[in-house]
Amino acid sequence: MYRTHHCGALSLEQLNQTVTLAGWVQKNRNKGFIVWVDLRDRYGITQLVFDEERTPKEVFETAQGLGREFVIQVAGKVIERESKNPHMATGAIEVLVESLTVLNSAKTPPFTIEDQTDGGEELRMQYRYLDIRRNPVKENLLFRHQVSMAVRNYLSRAGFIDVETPYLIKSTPEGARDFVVPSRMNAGQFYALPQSPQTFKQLLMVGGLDKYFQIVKCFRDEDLRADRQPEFTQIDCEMTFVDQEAILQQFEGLTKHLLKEIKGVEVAEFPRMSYDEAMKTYGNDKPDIRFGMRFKELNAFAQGKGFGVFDSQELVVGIAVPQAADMSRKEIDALIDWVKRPHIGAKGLVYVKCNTDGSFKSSVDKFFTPEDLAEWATHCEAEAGDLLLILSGETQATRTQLSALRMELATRLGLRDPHTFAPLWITDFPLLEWDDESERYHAMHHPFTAPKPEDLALLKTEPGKVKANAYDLVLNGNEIGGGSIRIHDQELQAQMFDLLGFTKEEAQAQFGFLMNAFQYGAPPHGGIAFGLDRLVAILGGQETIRDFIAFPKNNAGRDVMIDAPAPLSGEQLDELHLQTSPPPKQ
RNA sequence: GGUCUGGUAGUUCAGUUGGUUAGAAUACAUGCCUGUCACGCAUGGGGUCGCGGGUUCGAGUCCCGUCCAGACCGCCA
Repeated sequence: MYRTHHCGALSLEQLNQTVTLAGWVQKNRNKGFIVWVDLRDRYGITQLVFDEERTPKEVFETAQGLGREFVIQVAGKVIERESKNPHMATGAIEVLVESLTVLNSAKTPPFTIEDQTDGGEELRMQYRYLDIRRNPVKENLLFRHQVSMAVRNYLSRAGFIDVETPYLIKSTPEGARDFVVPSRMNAGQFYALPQSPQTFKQLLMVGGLDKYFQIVKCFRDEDLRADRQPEFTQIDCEMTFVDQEAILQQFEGLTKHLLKEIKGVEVAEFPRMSYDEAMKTYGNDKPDIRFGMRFKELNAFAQGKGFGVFDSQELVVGIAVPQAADMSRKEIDALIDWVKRPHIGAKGLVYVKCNTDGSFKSSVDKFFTPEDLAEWATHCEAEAGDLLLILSGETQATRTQLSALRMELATRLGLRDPHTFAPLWITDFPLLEWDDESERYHAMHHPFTAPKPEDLALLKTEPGKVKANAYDLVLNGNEIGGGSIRIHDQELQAQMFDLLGFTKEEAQAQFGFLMNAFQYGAPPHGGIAFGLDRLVAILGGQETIRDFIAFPKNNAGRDVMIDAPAPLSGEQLDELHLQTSPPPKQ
């Protein structure tokens, strides 16, 4: 038996008991006459004590030589400390060691195994197994486990069944780039890894399973971000004989359950907002509604008064920044520079200080009267002491810019409290999006999303105006889930593929299996998928999902620990029919 | 594909206007230390200043290229 207790288990209750512990050496404090060793495992730290008088000589000498991260096993008696440590769970006791076995020695780790490590990101990833020994990483993984179990329990109780779908599937032209896997047995042919189990879960509905879920890896070969990994985990769900309302109710229930179970937070009914309204009021389809600063359009008040910058523009729009009128000239100039940075792309920024004495001071005093400014302030619902910030330009671009500014200001003003949770449903997404580059419509959600029945007629005449039966769940400015009612009619599905520029033959080749299935009694169905990594990170109050993934990839999609991807041997390439021989000249 | 930031001791970083032998903290090693728990004290070892080229009497510092890392834009149905 390696141990009788964990390193977080002992207290005065076990006084004078003989115990056996095993773990890693966190710290060796050698005072000469006495040696303390902090022994660590997943559950905590227990202080071991060795001294010249009470410890056998050999054991004492071995103890003096213990280095960081040695794996040891000790047996000894639980004794009360002479000087207790109130900051430690086990701070009242220590174990007076009688026997010591070094189970494994360890090289000095390249960074300190402590909550506040001296290790940088890259080093921690390279030695991720050491990083995982640290409390913050270990606790994040435990936290993820709790969330994932809460999801499983909730959905299972609600009648959903967990079904595994294949990872080796077929590449499709829609959506993100696929990761592909060469087939050895089928020369020159490739599997693709799923971007989502979308079509399979629909086929499970055709198969009559009624309610399906899966916590499943998905793969997308696109560039990474702090909140994006090439392989990520979805909570994938689908239901039969449901309308949008039933799905929103079901998964609002799941989200409330998680907030309650995991965070102890009770949230009232989730607000809902149409896509159009979100774009108009927040410039964004995933608004963070933990704070205000809603967009107010000022065209009617600010145009036609001789200020050329505003007059010629499609949109003049502002936000009221709470209690920021005392911002210095220097700070405002810095903000102006910020919005003019290339990746924000604004030409400039107009400000109006709504002073607490009722006066106004703006960068456009030459063009507008105090009455004009007062009118703006009223329209923007600004209070005394607020700062109005106004952008103008082409509608879409200006909204995007102001949205970026709103988020930046909220961050600076500390309005994005990670312990406040503000969920929001976004509904009524457009079905299609025009893509200038390929000169065709793209599905905004995916090609299986059902149009709103009342817009069906528009499909033939003005496809761009058709709204979809699609919805996103937004939490604190992050899209944590998205789904739709699916098309279950073969004709309509064929029409969608036609709109997306597929020929009949291409549609049949790519998605024939689905359209065939629809001819054998496909029930109405719909579903949703949540990004588990992101959900866990947000519930955990953090920004980067990497901290909640045991073995994440870096910025360039590499695993720096195992050093993947890597070249294959010529032999393997041959087997996979991938050997690069120069193509024959034609 | 693009923009920005960074790369100096095992690690995290400082290094001024281009100028003597490149520093600090921490980690590591050795010794001392009668209750430590971020232990303390003393001593010591430790550097391809990412790589290549250029400017210069002289480059960690300036210029060009390149590699690596991170954030972001594009991309991500």
